[in-house]
Amino acid sequence: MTRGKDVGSTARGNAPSPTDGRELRHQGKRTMAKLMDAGMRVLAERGYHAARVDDVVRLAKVSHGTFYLYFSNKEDLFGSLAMECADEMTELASLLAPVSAHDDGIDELRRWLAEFVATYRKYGVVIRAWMEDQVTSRELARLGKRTFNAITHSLEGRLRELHGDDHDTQASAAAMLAMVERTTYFVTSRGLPFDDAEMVDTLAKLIHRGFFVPDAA
Amino acid sequence: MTRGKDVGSTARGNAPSPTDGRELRHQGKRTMAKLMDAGMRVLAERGYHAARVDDVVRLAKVSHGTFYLYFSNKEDLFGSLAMECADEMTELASLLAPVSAHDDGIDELRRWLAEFVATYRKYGVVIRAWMEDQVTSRELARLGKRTFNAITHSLEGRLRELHGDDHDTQASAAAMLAMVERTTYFVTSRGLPFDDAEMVDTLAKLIHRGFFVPDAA
Amino acid sequence: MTRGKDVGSTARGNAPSPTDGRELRHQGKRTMAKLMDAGMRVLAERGYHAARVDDVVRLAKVSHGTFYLYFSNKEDLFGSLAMECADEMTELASLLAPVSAHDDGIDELRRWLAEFVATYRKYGVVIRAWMEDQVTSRELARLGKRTFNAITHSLEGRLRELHGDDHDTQASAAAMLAMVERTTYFVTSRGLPFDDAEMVDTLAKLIHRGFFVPDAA
Amino acid sequence: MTRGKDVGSTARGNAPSPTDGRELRHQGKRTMAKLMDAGMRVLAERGYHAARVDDVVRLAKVSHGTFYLYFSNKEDLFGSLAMECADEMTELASLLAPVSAHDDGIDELRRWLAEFVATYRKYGVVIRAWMEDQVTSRELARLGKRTFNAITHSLEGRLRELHGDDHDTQASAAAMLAMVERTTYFVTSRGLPFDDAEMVDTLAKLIHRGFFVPDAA
DNA sequence: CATGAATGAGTGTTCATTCAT
DNA sequence: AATGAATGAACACTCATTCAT
Repeated sequence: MTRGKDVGSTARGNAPSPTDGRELRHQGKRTMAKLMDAGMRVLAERGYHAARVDDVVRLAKVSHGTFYLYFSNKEDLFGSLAMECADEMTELASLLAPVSAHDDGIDELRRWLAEFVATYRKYGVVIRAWMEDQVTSRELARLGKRTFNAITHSLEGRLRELHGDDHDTQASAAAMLAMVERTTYFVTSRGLPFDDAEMVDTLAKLIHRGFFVPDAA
Repeated sequence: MTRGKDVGSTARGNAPSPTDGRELRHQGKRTMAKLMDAGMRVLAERGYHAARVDDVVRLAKVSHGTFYLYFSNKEDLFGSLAMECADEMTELASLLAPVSAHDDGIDELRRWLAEFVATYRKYGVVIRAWMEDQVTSRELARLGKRTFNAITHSLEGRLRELHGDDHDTQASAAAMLAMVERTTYFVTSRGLPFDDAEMVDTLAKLIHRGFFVPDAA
Repeated sequence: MTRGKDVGSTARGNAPSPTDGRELRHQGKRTMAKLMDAGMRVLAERGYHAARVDDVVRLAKVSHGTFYLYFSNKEDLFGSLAMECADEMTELASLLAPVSAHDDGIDELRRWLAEFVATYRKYGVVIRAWMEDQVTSRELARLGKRTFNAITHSLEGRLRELHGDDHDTQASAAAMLAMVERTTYFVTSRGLPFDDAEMVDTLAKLIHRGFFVPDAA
Repeated sequence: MTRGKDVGSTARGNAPSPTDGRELRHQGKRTMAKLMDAGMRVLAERGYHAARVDDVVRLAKVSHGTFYLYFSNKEDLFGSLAMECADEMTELASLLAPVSAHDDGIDELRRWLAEFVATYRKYGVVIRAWMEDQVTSRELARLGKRTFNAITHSLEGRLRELHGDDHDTQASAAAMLAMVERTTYFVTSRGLPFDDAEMVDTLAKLIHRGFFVPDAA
């Protein structure tokens, strides 16, 4: 994925982005990337609301003024990060193959969850900001909703392949995503004593049994 | 539960609370209660970080000065709320009876989840602040961790009754709580098209099958 | 005239004024007056656009924070000054008695012009800001327009008493006001070598002859 | 008039102009002209204080760097515009022929006023900046004063031809100019419902009767 | 001759907290 | 016990000007 904002001022608040109408040269792109990296790090360290422009520019080693050469405001930066994230997450949604009720279904889940965790390690802060409704901007919230819908739909599809419509697939998918996201969050952010593999394995099994095995009846 | 801070300055930051060591008269208690109610409401409306002391005092119809007569600072107020919450949550933890692998296990889960949702409706903001690591204060975070451990331990106990130690009960309990909390959050906070009963029912079934039914194998 | 904002947030931009819903005590009123005085002085010294909140608070010897306890922003302060000014100016408009074509018409003009100059000495900066379209706020500009219309209408009335509608009374009134305002501005602000009396006298005569004497024809 | 700065750093602040002492080639002159045109337009649209270098360079389609290749700073640009304006205005001053007390005096006034209005349409912003003391630079203010003196002297001369020194010709001339300038400003800048011809006609008559007709006595 | 990039001092505004009455 | 008033550090954002290429 190319880093950078390839869209206009949509989905990032109303102030047009300073870079909207102009081409960036080498150095410009580098600075922009530095700022986005710094933004991600600051977001991770201090959280969405406590993130200060000052922290970002200090980390990126550019001046205050420079920041506003690339982003119209704080929200614009976070919006750009969110759009990167949305792209990867949406692609992730499409990567879940059908999950069989047999044990190889667990393998597929394991594979996908591993991808999810990797993405989460990269964009966790953004995902959290969405999951936790910390985003105030209309556009940004909308983008988050769209992104999550993509994943939920994908999960629903897999559920429906097995159960048809007799289960409440929508609620199940939501609950499944909730569990996956939070657990990932706990394991990646807090010092929970599981490693990624362990967590992925446990989750895969739980999900498989809870959601993808037909009722014993 | 008696409203009010019955403990010293532990678990609420370092500044001693203005009310530590003095008895409150009738009016004092009333004012304190007004402030805590207002605090809860503001927390719910604006979220942890956006909550302003100004909002609280305006809602409670007291002056800024009065606020600091009862709480040493903003965090102290939230700490007090957190302690109320911790009490109820800890009690909640003890309320989960053994969950059988048969269908009446679902009933017990349903009952307990209904309690959980009720508590969440009341203290959701505080619980979220814990779950989402919005709490900066050491003490407050510790309190949250203790509270969640209480619940997790309770869940682990029920799991162990069924599976012994062959499953990863700790990870399972964490995942279960994660799922329950987030789903409740989504349903109570966002406009998800499920009512409480529906959600509780779906969750109860999912949890039962996923966590409390022994492997078919 | 009582100093202070006796109206709601109309005519001063959209942010509601911090004092809108509360009664000010003695000290509060004093501070507000200090701020308005300082505002006037800063406006006079530096002009509308160059006026800094910092200058105002330094002159008023209050902190930055205090400023925003009384005015929602810079514009709000200037808006308050403008409303004071608008009141006095509108009253001034009503004070011009009929101007006869004989020499005693000059006396009436002289009297009124003296009042005008006095008001100008007090509110010149505000009046200038209006005359010179320095005001960006919709509401403030509207207020200015209304105020000037009051004066122009008054002048038109006097003209029409003499000439009926055969002259272009509207344009004449506008030209007359233009002349009076600018001349007053030059004399009060720059070091022109006329004193008030001299200027008033000359203006009265010029206006009388130019506008209030019927065509010799 | 040749566009360009034909003088040294006098009258434009102290920083020497980047183009002082070097000859401009064809392209250089073109860029400079583009900048001055843009400067004029920006000045007209946003006013003296709100005029941003950024607006100018964007309109002129050159880079920020280029701007400082031709002007030592913002003020230097405006200074250059002011000097163009001063030239035209000074010439305008010399164009007022004697004004007779008879009706053909009105014709001469009408002619001259039409010229004035034309000049104002072109350089109004600069003239306003002078009239309204928006100019902070010593030199620029001095230039304005000189320019206005030229016109005032011309007017005084015409007045003295008729009245000798018995009237206060100096104050009269100042008042006359004040009236003319402001009225022109109002008509050209605001949406007053007069066209140029109408205004010129009214002004000519007013001025003639007010200033150039001897006392009826 | 021209440009895109970078700078940093300056400015308006917010808000938790303290103070005098 | 309560209040209105005051504070000042912190923060987002602007813009004239300089610099490296």
